Amino acid sequence: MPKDEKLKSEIGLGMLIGQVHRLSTKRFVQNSHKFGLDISLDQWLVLGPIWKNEGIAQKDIAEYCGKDKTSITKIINTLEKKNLVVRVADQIDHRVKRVVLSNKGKELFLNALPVMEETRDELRSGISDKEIESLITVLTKVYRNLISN
Amino acid sequence: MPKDEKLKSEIGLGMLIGQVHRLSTKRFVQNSHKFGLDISLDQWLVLGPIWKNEGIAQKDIAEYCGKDKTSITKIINTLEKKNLVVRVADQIDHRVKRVVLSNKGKELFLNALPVMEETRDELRSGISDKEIESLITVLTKVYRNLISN
DNA sequence: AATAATTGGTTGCACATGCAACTATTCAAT
DNA sequence: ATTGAATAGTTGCATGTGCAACCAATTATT
Repeated sequence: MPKDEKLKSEIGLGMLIGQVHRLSTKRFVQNSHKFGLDISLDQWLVLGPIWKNEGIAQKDIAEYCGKDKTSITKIINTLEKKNLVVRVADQIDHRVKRVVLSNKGKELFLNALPVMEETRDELRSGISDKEIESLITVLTKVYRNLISN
Repeated sequence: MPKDEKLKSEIGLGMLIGQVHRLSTKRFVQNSHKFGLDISLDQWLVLGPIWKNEGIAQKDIAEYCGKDKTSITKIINTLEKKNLVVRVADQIDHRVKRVVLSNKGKELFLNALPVMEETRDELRSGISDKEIESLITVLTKVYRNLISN
């Protein structure tokens, strides 16, 4: 394969992943507005583990979301500004901060479920389950290649 | 499929794409450092169309890269700060700015090709061409679902 | 017990992105 | 020709990300 071809195809995959990522986060936000909500995909993603695990430590949220701890710090800052979550210092280990949902946060999380579903359906429209499955399979392999630092 | 299952699998695909995207851009930067270079994936992506089309207008770069024009403005700002490109006002249409590579920019672009190749190889390690092909096929379908605004 | 290493979290800096509002220029329509 | 779109680019604001440096608290070492 000539260098130029290789270059083009590579830009192809890299750019494709970038596009899909950016467009999906964008679409999620648009859909949230359609439902009268105002929440970003990443904010919703961070709410998830807090919903499932009341009082989870930030470090565990980071691991769950596969994000850097600094990202988590900042996202939780904005969630706190929006009064969706509260930070509570752990009484035993004074380093860790436990995060809990406010009532507003719980409400928003539930209201955002349809947003997620709609976005999901739009993404997968006209694509068979088998194809999605193979997509996830291969993408997971790529992912594994990348986490092994 | 119970709501909880659907939720989990959806987070799965969305998060997977996000992870792969972030990890690949990260890996590209790390590899560029290994080669003694200092360039981000997006900066390199923007250099591409300028390389192929000397004096391309910013709007065409945006289209080529699938990025917003504001993003292009800002990336070109940093490329200009690094003395990799120069903006030249079009003599006929005074709205458009044409971007050209400096010698330093050309040099960097060529030197970054091995970085791209290495990153590509790491990404695809242990994955067959057939799988990559199917990945691209399905991802392209998702992409098409998303651009149709 | 005192020192050293580790861990959880925050902060500052640089970069990337979308959106809305804005300037300046060109093009269209009457 | 003048007024009214449309176009190219920039700027400001909010959000998200990585990295390095940092603080404070906790463990390990000796």
